[in-house]
Amino acid sequence: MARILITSAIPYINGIKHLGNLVGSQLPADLYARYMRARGAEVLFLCATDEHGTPAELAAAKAGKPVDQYCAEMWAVQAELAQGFRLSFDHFGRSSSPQNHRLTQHFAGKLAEAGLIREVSEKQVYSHADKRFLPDRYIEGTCPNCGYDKARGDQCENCTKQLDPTDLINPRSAISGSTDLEVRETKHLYLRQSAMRDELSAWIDSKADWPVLTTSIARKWLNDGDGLQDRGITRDLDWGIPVKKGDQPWPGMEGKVFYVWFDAPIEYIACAAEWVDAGKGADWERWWRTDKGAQDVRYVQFMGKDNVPFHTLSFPATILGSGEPWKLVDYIKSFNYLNYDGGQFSTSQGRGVFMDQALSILPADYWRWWLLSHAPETSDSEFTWEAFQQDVNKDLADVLGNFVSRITKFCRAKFGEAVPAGGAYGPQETALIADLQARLDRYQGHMDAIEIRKAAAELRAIWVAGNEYLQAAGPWTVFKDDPDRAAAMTRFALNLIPFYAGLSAPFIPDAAASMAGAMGVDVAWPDSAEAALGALAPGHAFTVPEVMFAKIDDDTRAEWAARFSGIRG
RNA sequence: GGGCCUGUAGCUCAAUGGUUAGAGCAGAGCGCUCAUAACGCUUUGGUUGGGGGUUCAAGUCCCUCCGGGCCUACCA
Repeated sequence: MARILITSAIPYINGIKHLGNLVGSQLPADLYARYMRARGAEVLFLCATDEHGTPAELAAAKAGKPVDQYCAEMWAVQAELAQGFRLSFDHFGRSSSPQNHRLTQHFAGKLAEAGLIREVSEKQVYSHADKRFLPDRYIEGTCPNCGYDKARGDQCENCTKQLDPTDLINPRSAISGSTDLEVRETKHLYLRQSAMRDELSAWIDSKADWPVLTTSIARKWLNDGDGLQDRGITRDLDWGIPVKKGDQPWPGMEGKVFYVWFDAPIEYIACAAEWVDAGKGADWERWWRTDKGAQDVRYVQFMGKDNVPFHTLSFPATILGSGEPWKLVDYIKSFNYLNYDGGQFSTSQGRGVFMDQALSILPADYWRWWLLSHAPETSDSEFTWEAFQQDVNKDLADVLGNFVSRITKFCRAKFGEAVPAGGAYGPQETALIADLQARLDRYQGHMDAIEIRKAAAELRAIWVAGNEYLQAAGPWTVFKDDPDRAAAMTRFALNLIPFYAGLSAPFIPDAAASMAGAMGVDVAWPDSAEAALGALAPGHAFTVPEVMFAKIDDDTRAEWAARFSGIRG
């Protein structure tokens, strides 16, 4: 049995994620996990919150809470929303877990043993008022180049020139506004990625089947300028994983923590340990250690394009550099951005629709279907309320929902609420079975390849085929002269419902469950179109389901568009 | 500035260098009456951003110009 390890980029703890975040990692990862499970693979699907770093500390301060409490609360919020969207994680962990502390410190120790860590003494801006070192972008001042007075320490947004914080005129803390700043000497650990450039480059070159988006970003970092640069993996912060060399102290690094991008991907591994410690699994190393059973695991990661450098270079450098037999990623599925009504979704500006808001107005299936069928796979894509309304009304209500409705109600009216006996499948049914088998093969091919939009289009075509059949067969007419033949047609069409439920479940799990439930069967992936479409025995009872997808009317759409047009308060 | 991605029908997107560039939606017409005024069939719609080049053959490869986007290493 195939074994698939799936991770979604771990969402940052700072606030509720918007639909762009969702469609860029967690949702497609869930689609794939559900599909692979349905196909009989053994799947471990992991996600977690990414809790460290300056923004988490600031968000906690803003909320007036200790950072650990803030993170715990936000984890609970995100976990509930993940549940609301039916994200089927085997475990939803936390990068602040003790398991991740231990493992991150372990990796650092191994990298030090391998000579891949060097200490760097550097100058950084310290804010007395904020009592913290400030990352470059948390320093504001006047741009020496263009005079813009809100230039950041890393770059001026006005003239786009790259800056060093010390270039700024009248620098101030972006957090407090304080100008009581000081340049201090501080010591940090750097991961010697440059020493691993050739190894990483060869590894990337071996991934000919990866999306262009993924490999081109990696190559850029490998080859640009002087090539792959060493990367600082520690920070002067309070909240984070204390710098240790394995379980030993790291002299000179007291009071410092690991950089969030060092410990966050390690959480993918630690999360598996959390999964076991939570009593959900027995052995996590068989998923992660190629010397302990993971040699036949296929590991697939999902992420937005901004995450690619860390997953193609930094994290692999950590794994390879450790010298230990950890599982490396086999396939990276990366996504572009989903835009919102002519601009970007923005967490910091509160622009767009956020996960909690989305669930407050419509069930998860609406969002899952629309977002996945418009996943930004090849370029940025755009959410508009008009398109959303039009697409979900047509696809879910008219094509799928109405199909289920029309055939179950027809059967109830003519034969009662049980699969009718009588008659036999003829050429029409045989032809459709062959057509559906071909479509099923294509659908599976797209899902195997994680071609999400193509898979969605094929699934939709499979739904349409049911309506085409009913129109061509016309059991309501045939019934008048040949009730047995009409019974066979009806039986055939009823059999399409469990077939659709199985195939649709990765996209719209709740609707799939209600379809299967109405037909009195479990959601199951079909072995073949022929077997599936003869599965319901004559006499098998069913119920006419409630309206599966209510339509979004124009007034409601307009109201939502207005409600979500501004900035979230 | 540099790098990468992208530009195809009104909209959203397809198309291993190989017939006449295809789907869905929207629009138009017809049909059906089982159904959530749903469904089905037919159909309108293209100088593939502009220009040049390579090739027997270019949406696809090369050059150039124009537009959009992302990244550019201390936000994550």
